[in-house]
Amino acid sequence: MRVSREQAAENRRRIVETAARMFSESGFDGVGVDAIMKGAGLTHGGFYGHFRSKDDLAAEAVTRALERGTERQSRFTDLRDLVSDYLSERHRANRADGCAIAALCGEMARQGEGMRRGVTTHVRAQLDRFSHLLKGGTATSRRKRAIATLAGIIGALTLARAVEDPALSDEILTAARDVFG
Amino acid sequence: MRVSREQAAENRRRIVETAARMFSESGFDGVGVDAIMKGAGLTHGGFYGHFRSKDDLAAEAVTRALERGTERQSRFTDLRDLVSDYLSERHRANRADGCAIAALCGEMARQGEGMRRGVTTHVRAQLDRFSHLLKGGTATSRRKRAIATLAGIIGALTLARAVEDPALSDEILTAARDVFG
DNA sequence: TGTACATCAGTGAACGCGCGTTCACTGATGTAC
DNA sequence: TGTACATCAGTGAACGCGCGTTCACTGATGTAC
Repeated sequence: MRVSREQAAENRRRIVETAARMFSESGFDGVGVDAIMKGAGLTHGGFYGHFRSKDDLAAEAVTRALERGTERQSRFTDLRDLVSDYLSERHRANRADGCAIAALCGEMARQGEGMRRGVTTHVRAQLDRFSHLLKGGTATSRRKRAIATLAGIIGALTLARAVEDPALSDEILTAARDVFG
Repeated sequence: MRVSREQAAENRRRIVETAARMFSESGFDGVGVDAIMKGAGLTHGGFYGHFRSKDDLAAEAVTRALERGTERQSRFTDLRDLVSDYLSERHRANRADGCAIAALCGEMARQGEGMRRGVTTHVRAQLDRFSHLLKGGTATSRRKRAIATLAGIIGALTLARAVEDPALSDEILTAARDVFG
């Protein structure tokens, strides 16, 4: 049963959005086309009317997830607030809506050129933003601290999620907020 | 054709070692039982004489990979040297023999309790070691800096691997060596 | 504006390949005498 | 120490399930008159 052009475009958008959340939550190999389409309220057969392949969607979904991350962080005018938010318990618990780099870091390094280029652009933008928000020192020193801060918060979130003991996980978040915020 | 007990034990060890390298390189879903056994110089049919399942092997392989990481780092008596080695171009290029946390971070958070407990133990040991190697300040401050350093180097290596532009990747390694070393 | 036809978004069954797992078999090792 | 038999590590074919992908079909939308 055919739907209107606007409805079809809206469906496509919802598939990308759903995929971004599900891939972030479970990894690229952890979700099937079937589950994504069901999550978007459709049946799997229609998938290939929108995308050439699952990889094709993955690239688009990661782009979307990174965009959303940029939007979220652009709300902050103080780096301390941004870091506090990034290293919050809410973010640790919420992979689906959280930072795509932290959620998919390992797998992205193994993906195609297209996806890695998207990540590169996003990292550059983040570093520029961080440098801009940092105070004091030369431009070179701010750039260096921006890199250390980005690496630090991504690593801390990753560790806090990987570790099994809640007390240790909390300690990691708190310490990193303190040092990098 | 039966082999001697020592040979069988040696084969088992080689399977675990091979799996540790291949999983680190390509992720858990990126290598099959078939490829691991071939990598160990055997045929896939014999696998289930050594392990109950692929997951079973994965848990053991990660344990082994983490152990190897501990061994490697225990050579250093200076934290600066350890950080330089961790953030070297060699380590960036060599996922297979490198830090299993950085290689498998994302996927480990989704694995079973057993594997996550292994990671927790390893992280604790690393933090103790880092605190021990750090100079100055109170024990509390050293502990906090140890956490920031571990998070920072894991995040920096992850970023350096994810990014596509070699110049940016180098810059990340250099900056992080400078800040965390 | 209303009618008739063409288009095409979405459906659900089916295909085929890869991969984890099983199994009957082989032949060298280990053991009992 | 040598011989006969039992054991069992490893082999390779086969199974079966999941998942990416395809396809014939449906019926509502879009369009031509």
